[in-house]
Amino acid sequence: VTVFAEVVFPLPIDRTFHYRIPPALGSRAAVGCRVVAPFGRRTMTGIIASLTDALPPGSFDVKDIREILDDSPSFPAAFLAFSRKLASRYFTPWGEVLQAALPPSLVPRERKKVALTPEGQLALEKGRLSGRDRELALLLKAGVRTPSSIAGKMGVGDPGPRIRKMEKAGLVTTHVIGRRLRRPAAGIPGKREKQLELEFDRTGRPNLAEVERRIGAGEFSSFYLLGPRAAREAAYARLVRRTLGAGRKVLFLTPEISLARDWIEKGIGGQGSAMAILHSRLPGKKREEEWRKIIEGGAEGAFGPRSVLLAPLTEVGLIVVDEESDESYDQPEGRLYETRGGAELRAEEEKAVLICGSSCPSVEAYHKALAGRSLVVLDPEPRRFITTVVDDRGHKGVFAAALEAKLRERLARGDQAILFVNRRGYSPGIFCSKCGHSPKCPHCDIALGYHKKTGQWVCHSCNSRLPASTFCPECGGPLVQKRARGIEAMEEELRRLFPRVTVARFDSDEAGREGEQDKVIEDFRRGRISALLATRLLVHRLDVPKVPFAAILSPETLLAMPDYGASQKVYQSITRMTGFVANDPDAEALIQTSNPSHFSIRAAAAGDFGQFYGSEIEIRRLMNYPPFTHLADIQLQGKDLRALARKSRDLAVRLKGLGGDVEVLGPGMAAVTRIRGQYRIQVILKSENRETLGAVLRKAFDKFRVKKTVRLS
DNA sequence: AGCACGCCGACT
DNA sequence: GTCGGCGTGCTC
Repeated sequence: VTVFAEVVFPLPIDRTFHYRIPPALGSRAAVGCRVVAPFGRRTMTGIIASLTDALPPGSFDVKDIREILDDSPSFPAAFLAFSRKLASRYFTPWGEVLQAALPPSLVPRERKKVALTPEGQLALEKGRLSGRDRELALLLKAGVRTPSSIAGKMGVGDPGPRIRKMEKAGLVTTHVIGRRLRRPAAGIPGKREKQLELEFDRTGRPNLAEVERRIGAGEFSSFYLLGPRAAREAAYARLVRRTLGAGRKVLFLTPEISLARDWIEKGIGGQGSAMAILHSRLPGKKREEEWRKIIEGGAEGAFGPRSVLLAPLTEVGLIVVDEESDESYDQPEGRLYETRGGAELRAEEEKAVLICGSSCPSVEAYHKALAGRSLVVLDPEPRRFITTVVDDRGHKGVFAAALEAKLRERLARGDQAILFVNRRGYSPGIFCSKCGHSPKCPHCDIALGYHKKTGQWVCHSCNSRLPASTFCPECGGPLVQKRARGIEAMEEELRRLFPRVTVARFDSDEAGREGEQDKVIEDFRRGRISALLATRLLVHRLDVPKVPFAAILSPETLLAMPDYGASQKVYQSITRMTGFVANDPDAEALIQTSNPSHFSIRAAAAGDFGQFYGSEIEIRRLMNYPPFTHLADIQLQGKDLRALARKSRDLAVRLKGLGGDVEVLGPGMAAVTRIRGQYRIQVILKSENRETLGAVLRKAFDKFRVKKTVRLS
């Protein structure tokens, strides 16, 4: 008899807890259901991880589950197993992964509210309160508040003790507001009985046929589809139909939501198929609706950005990661997992086929595909436009002479042009001519950029803004602009050089909201704009017309980053940007750079991935970088630098003590010391063996409580 | 993550 | 002498 449930909570605790299931609830208890249970002095929503008839060893007071919120599980069994492994691989608590997988409305959290009692009010009026107590009473007189908002207003870390003290004295009351969202079973998930007409293209390449054969085989396999978007479209359509035909479902990941919509509109799922779109920025109601469609079996596939990896789909037969090399799949600090690795893990767990696709693969993935003989080359499109590289060293102006000449010629002809710039604002910063000080962001360790149009200093890390001043905030001396090379400066120069030409900007400052962005693109498409200045914000737009001329300015700036993958980023970004040029011999892409001989720029100019890969993989081999070795990049974060430094030293000592053939580098300050008020310290591990790395990390992180992000490569 | 317990400096 | 700051440990 199962009388106990193992429950996992959405908390940064890496363990589960056991509860008794009261007989009245017994019939509804199932693995994957949400439950409400007492936890410490709180009441929390958790998930049933397993049902047992015995308790784990050790003595503790078993408590009863209060309520079961689901009539059918919110998580399929296979998904639970997958999410547990995902959490373990990325050293992240399982409960947090599960929480990320649910629409927030389904994880009710009790919210404490603190209010002033009549007695408290009286005490305040009679002047019987002083100091902090009085401060809190005054705050509450204005209205009911949550403890965290009190903490913020009063500038105290934890107002808890004071609240409890005053509650005991009868001056304030607290009450808990909790929503209980029941989710009744939605009838029987209904077997799909759709007759699919499978139309297979018999002229398809044998390789793709091989991939098709693996679908529905019920075992894991993985392939890389290399080819232009149009060729991938045809391939995906075949593979998706084949999957649905085999009675299984599809997870389809794209770098951006608009690309997911585009694939669905293109009919990737076949006629009349039911595809859900899921992403975390969907408005609550809509997100819940799409999620329900998936859990209740009404969707044959889930499309969307990285978070779709956590869609509660069952019977997954195919997982597609399109634009595999896109950085939206990366794991910046704070993210729970890295998407490609997570997709591979899920495919393994679900015994599904994993397809990565792009026209410009990451070095790691390409290397792996070659080694695993899983590369499928789709019809490449020969490049017909010209590419020129222009050296701008020693040139004082914004545009090199050759670029200016080309622009003049093109614009005179009535051609449209796109100019890609990778710096926001006007100039990258200001400094004081007297004391040399450069104003920094109050929350980040980053110099503020100058934005001329709004007259502001803007932090390009956290986007906070300060009114620009012409005098040094430190010594009052006059401030001097650094070399103006931002997109605003480009715009200014363009308007100066070509006063009759219509110019528009497409960046997060000028075209902030999505509606405005659409309008700019629409104007460009209708020819109302001749020259479009754009940041990388443009690269995922599919609705931009191909142009006869595009310029890519200073793509080499990325090479200055302390990142072994910098060359690859340069190659990829240039390749993406040249993708906006019409593929005909009359069209041209021009790269203006101060590093014209760098292999990534040369290869990108030639449109030759093989050439780039050959050089890059050789460097990786020589330098012993991934994929020839494995790295674990551990980022620790905290508000208090001293405490953080102590903990990072402690971690490094632990890691070194664990031995194995693991090299420990650091701790050291991260490239950007502070972001949004959080200091960042880095420890890097290097090992030939990924399993060793994992084992060492697991041991070192045991009972080590710090906010951290672990990236494995 | 909360919440409680326990230990040291500055105030009534 | 207490109040109140935060380090440490626990939550079935």
